[in-house]
Amino acid sequence: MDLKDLNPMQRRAAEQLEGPVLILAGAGSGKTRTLTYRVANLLSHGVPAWRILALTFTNKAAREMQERIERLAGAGAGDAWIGTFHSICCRILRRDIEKLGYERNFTIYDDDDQQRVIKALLKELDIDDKYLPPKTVSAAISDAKNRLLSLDEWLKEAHGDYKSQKIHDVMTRYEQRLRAANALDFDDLLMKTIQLFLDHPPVLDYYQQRFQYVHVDEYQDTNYAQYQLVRLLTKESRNLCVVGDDDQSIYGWRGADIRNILDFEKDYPDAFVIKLEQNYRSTANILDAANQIIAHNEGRKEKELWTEDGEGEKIALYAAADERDEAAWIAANIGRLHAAGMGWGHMAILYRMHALSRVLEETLMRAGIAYRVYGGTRFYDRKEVRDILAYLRVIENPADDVSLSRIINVPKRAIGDSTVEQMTEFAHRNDMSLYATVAAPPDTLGGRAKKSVQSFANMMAQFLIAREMLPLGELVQKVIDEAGLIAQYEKEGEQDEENQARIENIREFMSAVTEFEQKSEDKTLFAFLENVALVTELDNQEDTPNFVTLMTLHSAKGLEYDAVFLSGMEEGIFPSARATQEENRLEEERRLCYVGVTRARKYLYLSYAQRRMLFNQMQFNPPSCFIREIPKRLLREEYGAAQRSAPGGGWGSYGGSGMRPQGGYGQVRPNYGFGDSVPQRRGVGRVPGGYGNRAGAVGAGGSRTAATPGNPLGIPGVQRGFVGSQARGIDIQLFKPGDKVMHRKYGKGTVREVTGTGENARISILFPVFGEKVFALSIAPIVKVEE
DNA sequence: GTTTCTAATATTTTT
DNA sequence: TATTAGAAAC
Repeated sequence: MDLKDLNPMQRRAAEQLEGPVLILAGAGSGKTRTLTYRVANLLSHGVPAWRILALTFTNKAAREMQERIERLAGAGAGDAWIGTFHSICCRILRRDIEKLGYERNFTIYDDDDQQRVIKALLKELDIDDKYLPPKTVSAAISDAKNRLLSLDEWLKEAHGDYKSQKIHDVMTRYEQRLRAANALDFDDLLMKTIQLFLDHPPVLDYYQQRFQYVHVDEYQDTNYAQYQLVRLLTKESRNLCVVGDDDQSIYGWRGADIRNILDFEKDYPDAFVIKLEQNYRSTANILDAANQIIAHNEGRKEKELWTEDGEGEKIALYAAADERDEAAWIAANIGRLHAAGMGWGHMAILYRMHALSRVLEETLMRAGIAYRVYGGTRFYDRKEVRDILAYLRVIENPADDVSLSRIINVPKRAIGDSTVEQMTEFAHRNDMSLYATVAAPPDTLGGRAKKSVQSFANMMAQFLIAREMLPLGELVQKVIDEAGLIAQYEKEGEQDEENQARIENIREFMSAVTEFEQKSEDKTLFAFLENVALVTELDNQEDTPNFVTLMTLHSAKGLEYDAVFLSGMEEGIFPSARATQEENRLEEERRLCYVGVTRARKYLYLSYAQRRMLFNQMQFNPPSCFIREIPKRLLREEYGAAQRSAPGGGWGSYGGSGMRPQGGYGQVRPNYGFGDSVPQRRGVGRVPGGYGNRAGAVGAGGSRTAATPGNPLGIPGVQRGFVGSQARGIDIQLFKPGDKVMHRKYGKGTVREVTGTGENARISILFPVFGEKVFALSIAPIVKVEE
């Protein structure tokens, strides 16, 4: 194996094939590269690919590793098991889960399903969900499973007070329900695998023998269960190579235990430890800042990133008057970078929480900047998509009560809540599944209800038969047609934008099925459902999209951009209000900041708002403590027009007609050259129906065809794209005569003139076909388009 | 049984 | 601000 492309440290790590190895890989130090070469090196030393296991946290990381290994070592590497903890466990369980008393076609319950079960149980047990929120229960369930505690052990640890006792009651029933439904939650995938190993030594023995070389990526994020799983697998071979960075441990609140990586050398005294500190991503200034910030944490493995590259630009810092000013500053800089030749796809805006994205979106949209928001509601989380999925899950596993009760009256077929409740109760009393009850409804049901239930049961029975006969795609099509999943939305109204979007989403789902059928080796319904459960949108993110990316700091881990904007750098937001209480939490926030800073290759922009409207409350937060932790010499402070003596040239032209910050006291904000400005107004002219996901992944009507930013084609993964914002009739739009715009109904047109201010602002637009039309600027469904 | 309205409530979320 | 769950009205 030729390792000359690696630096000395990387090479050393890739050469150490035997025994426990800890690679402490700082951000941007070529971690994946090193791991990839190591695996390729194993292969070149004659280790068969099927003896190699690599565990990651994201599908993206897994796929990337797989591809890179195959590129280095050829297609033979395909026999290695490279996947997420969850998917590998799923694979192991699918083979042997019958030994634990489950059937092989088990269903995977996601967080939403889990919540549903818990809510139902709280109701049954007559527990007030204000006294005991479902989230508390699911957190407890997760906690117990992550720590491999039995429910009784968990209760003991929780001091056994009254509330814990109640939680314990719910947990116990929850476990019974899932078992009866032949379902596993995410944490079960890990826990049951370990249980399988412990209860059935021959199974463990098989995998121990098989996987002679085990790798774990992002080791700092492992929880106790994952730690044990790895320990069990490598007990005999002791060939365990873990890669991670304690400074990037940001999932402690989810059970990740940073001690796993900190104590690796205690667990394996003979471990070979190597640090990768040379950074290939960022400029020296950015690294300097990152190093200084993270140095404030205690109890970490000393590391200092360095680079051979130059200092680069200073880090820009902007004290915005409010969140709109902040967004405008960001948009202006994005515009300037783009004008200087940087592609949209090389820039990202990061924030601590999704709630901060709204203002950014509005501003970007008005500025004509193509953007995309990652995270939040995913494609497969949309109601209409989940409905189809629920059908499919019942077809695969009729014992799945949660899914069945979801669809029993979707589309509406006159099986009301009381009927469902009656049958559910009957099912529980007789220890049978809801499906069985539906198939043979009890006589206590009224005649009308019974009839509806029977015809539903007949339809489902048909589907179960079809499952055996039809290929996946045809089966799904049959379900959509015969259950009337599209028809229900067509009936409700053709021109209703929301219904249109839902229909489009269902079609989109169909094409996802088709794509799966074409690409996947295993074309079974089970495999498809597993894929849906374990693969997220973030995994499908394009490498170089033509959009500015907006996402939370958490989702940014592992990614890099030429220019990164860290917004909302305020105490109480970042670090979050809760984190400032405890020192431990603050350290994790600091690591999150470190992660954010080290995403940037060339340019880093920090901003905070002195006044911020959040959750309908005005906040006045001091700048984030993390800003103070960056040496002044690395910063270049920028000021808004109000603070500035002379306007800067170039991209921004200042003045305008005086946009006023919200709340409207005297300060004049710069108009960053998005055309003529109009006094700002809020909360007026909203298109009924709300905002955001309602528009779904796909824009409706004319906006779809517009060559506009956002998500015109409805690609999954876009939570709140362009269309949603547009449909809302935003507060203020900046247009000037000559601008090309797109109207939702009339299509493309040219702005004639803009008159009036505030609510009276009118815009006159000339349309090629419809002629000149005048709209109230505040509510007109128009957006600016580029020629 | 279904639709519509009101009121509470809101970190982060690899699977 | 916007969503969403649950109650009240249809």
